[in-house]
Amino acid sequence: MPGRNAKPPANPSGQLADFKVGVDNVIFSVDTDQNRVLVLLVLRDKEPFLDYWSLPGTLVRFGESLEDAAYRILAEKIRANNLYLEQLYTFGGPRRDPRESEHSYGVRYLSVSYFALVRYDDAELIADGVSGIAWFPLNQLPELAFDHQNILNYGYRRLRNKLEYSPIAFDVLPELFTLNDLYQLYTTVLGENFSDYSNFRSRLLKLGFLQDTGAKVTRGAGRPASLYRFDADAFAPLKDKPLVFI
Amino acid sequence: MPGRNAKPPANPSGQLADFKVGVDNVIFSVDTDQNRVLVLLVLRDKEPFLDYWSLPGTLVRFGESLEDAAYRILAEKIRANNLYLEQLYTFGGPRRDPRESEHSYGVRYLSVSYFALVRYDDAELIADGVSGIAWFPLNQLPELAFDHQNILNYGYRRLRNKLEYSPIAFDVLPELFTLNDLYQLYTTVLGENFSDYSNFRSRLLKLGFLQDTGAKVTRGAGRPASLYRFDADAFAPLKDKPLVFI
DNA sequence: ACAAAAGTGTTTTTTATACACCCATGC
DNA sequence: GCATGGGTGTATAAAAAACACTTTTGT
Repeated sequence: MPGRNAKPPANPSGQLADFKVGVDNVIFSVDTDQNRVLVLLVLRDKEPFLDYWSLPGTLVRFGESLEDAAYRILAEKIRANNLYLEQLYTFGGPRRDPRESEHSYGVRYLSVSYFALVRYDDAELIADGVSGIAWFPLNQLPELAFDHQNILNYGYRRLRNKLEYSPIAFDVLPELFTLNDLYQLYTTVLGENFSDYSNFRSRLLKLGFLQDTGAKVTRGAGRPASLYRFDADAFAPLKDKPLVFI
Repeated sequence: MPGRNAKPPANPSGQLADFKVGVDNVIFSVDTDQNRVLVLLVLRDKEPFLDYWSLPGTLVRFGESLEDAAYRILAEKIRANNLYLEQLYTFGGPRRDPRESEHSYGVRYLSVSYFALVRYDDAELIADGVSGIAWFPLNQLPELAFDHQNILNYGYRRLRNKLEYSPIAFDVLPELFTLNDLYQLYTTVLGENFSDYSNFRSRLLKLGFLQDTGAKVTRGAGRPASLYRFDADAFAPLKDKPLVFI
């Protein structure tokens, strides 16, 4: 991403750029039943890129923080109680948005992107009847508006990294879950070969922040599984350690 | 950093915020002789925060990318041939800058921060005679303007993380360096107890991207040390692997 | 009884950590 | 010759990876 050599300024005269600041959300969910990662897209109902799918975004309002704006669009598109959200990256180069050229003053559209993960079956899409909104599997994406494919790729990398070394999975799992639920989530995102179930199990349990509730669930055939709970207090001391979940 | 629950929008009326976009650089260097990490600060010569030290920053110009702007301030303050630079985080909440309240229209100052690491003895500060500029050791920081202490803390965390799992050290070491030069750099940033020298050595050498040039240097007493070179080609295949340098 | 899912344990390989010791130079 | 920094090796502990096997359910 970062370049290595300083370039001469593009505009030695020093005229300042005029900015519109928006946030764009890369909202993921994981459908473990069908083994796929989904991203939330909305259909644009105006120019530019009319009728293209895009990341849900909004311009930032007066008095509103960037994170608040990110939560606001999220809440406009989806009802979700269980989610994780963090800032992703800021895309702000010239010529990101075709509207720039229309204005003689050369307005720039800067996008502060946010990364979110929501629980799939808890997330209820808010269809307002007018604009389209849908989950897309990552391997069946349409052509996206603006540079949103870039942003999405960046977000997907973040998703996989985060899963490996931080406990975001527990933000989108139900309060009580089986170790297999957890394993499925990891498998769906990271692929089959990241670790075998038995080793995954013992590694996670040894870390000591998964609390066996004693309760069991049985799902179809097979031995009933124990329900676990994420113990935030037990996790706290491990917070800043380089944890490995994989 | 990220919060967990959606808040109601601060401004339901939907009036858009008006933004000025700047970049602020957290520029680090490592003085291995005196065992300290330094950050580059400039003395403000105008309000607000007149005579406070601050991170070197600038507003983004017409036609200029964010990264170009970051390189531009860097180049204005310092002559450095060997450096690493990447985007850090975007700070854009309301009330970051006291100037906001002066304007009835409520201009917002958004800061896209960049993180840079430069080679200490290659970096020549550009004193223009007017404004102050200096390296400060991290444990002797003055009170900083705006929220720059926040940004700095965030950057310092990034510095330590990057050092652990990516090869940025080689961007600021000389072309030829001894393994002890490398070790000193790591020790200065990460503290004494991160690994003992002998283990650090063998781990790094086993990774296979350090090329022994055969040449030796002798510095005062003691056995002459081999000079190594970072072999970018040999490193390439390891790029996306979860490397451990510590 | 047997397939399916959950859970335990064992073996092997790899990596991390601690530390003892040899090597080559300046003074 | 001895202090100083450079460099190698070994012994032990801990983690990761592979995989065989037992348990408990539904059908």
